[in-house]
Amino acid sequence: MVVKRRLNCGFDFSGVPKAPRSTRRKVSSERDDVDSQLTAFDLLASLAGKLLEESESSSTSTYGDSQEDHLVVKIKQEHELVYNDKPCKSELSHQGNLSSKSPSDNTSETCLQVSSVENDCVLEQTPVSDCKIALGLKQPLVGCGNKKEDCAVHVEQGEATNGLMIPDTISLKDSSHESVHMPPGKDGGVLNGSLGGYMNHSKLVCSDDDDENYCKFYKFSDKCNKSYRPMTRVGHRRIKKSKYGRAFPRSKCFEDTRTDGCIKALYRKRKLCYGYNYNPWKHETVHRKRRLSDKGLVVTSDGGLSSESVTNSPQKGESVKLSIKSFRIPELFIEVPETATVGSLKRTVMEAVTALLGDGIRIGVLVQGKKVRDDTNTLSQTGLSCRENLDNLGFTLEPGSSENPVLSLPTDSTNLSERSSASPELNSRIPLSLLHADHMINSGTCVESKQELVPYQSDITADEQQQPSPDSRAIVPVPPLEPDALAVVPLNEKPKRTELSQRRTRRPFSVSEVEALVHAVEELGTGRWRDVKLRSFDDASHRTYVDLKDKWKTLVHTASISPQQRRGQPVPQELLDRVLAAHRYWSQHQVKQNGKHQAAAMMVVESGAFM
DNA sequence: TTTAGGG
DNA sequence: CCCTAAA
Repeated sequence: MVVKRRLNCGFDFSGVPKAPRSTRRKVSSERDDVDSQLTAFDLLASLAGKLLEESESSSTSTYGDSQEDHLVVKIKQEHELVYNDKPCKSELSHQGNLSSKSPSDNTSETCLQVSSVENDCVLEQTPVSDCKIALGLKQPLVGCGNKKEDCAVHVEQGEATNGLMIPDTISLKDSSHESVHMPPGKDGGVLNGSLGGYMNHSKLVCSDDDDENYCKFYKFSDKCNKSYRPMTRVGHRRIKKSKYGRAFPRSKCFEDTRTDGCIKALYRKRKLCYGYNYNPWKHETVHRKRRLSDKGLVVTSDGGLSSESVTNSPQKGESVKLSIKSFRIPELFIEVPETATVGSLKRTVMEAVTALLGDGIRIGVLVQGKKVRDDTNTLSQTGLSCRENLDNLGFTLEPGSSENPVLSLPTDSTNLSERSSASPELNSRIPLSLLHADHMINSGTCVESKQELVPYQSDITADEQQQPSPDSRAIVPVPPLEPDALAVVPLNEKPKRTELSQRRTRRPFSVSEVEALVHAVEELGTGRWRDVKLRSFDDASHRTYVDLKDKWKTLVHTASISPQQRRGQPVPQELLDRVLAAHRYWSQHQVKQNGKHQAAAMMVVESGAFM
């Protein structure tokens, strides 16, 4: 599964003179994200090679254990790609027992079970600008009583809209076997309830007729994919990459994706599928076998697995059959005031999902509930084989960035005024809670009592915190970037998504980020933003080096003005002092750029300002 | 792509 | 944050 890395992302810089980068070293922190992601997807694709009849690794049980102490509304999405001739929505709407079952495996965490059924996709003709990620919430909130455990929400794809829905669940198997994905110990539960009606339907990824395209869907492009945006290459054409480092795939990105067949390969018009493969009467399913390039792996998309498919499996070793019932999205957190309406909650959920998808996603693999980080191991080494119990296998959708999107929902004026006296403008754009993000995070009780908002720390974050930067030479310990509590995706009552070029969501730097930035600049200077990025913000895909540079600029400015003139979340004076000191220092030492760390060290000695 | 600055 | 010239 070696994937070539392409560093220029298709952009030809051959004619562009390279600026001397003598001082730039290949920082070890330039992790193998790319390969990791690639292999992750390759893995996914590979695993999907065949159908597994009993891989009902209940995602809930698989993942629901490690995060019990945490909070909020976790959204678990279970999108099933179903090519069904029945109106999915109506069926879903009859699933009334969601709430009673869903908590079975998540007794200690709030879980919004989100299921969606994709039954139609018309992407090819969708104007880029309208290529929205539309996840329409059609399902009523069920059983959301005092117990948050009883919260269940259904998310379906909006009807025939141009909804570009990235499936967090790619069911590649035929689910004709009822054993599929039932929460353990339950005879139905959410899964049953929400999907049971489809059990007899084949769920598949309707692939493009072109084998190439199909496979490509599973590939991430390389370096330009710091944000883990799934991109593909079609033929020999390379996708034009969006601005490097830009965390948010913008419409542009979708355009790229779309036009290059990435999504298109996955979402086909139902008509097309039906026309050639689907037999509603027999409930037959489309059989699609796809070779994974030269891997020889076969991806079969449904239960109509033919023996042929099996025999086409790789020469050496056994193939692994599995179905991916659902992807778990552990990073979505919803905060809504008690007075929020169900409708607003739905919108919030939609925003959260949209934000996640828009931020680029990557796949996480869980075995035994534990995240598998080593992408180089083979499946068998990881303990996955056709003979092994794949119940332990799970997948997660992770945001491209390391942050945890937190959604707050300003619902009505009453509630707003009750929580803050923020300006109307702010209210209309930025969730109020943003102003109290720190507070809420730190005061679980306060939140807890309110039942909705419970700080959540994903396992991802936990992992990261366990791995402090080894090369950190912080004079002052730099705390690992905490989940950006302030990163809130504004919820607009009327999302203006129609604009071709949407401005990136504003993400105020948290104090910890500022701290990290300051520290990095103290050591690296003000002219090496790329290194700063790599060093301290490599995991924050939404922070580009330009962002860091800009932030530094504003920091310097902020530090230069009187405290009274400052606005926004206050930055500790101590940090501002360091900003000024570092700025002063590096302004004088621009010349000897090569000083690198030496300079930093000297700087401390000379000025004594950075202690 | 990265840096540097203006908008 | 965006946009761009220049490197």
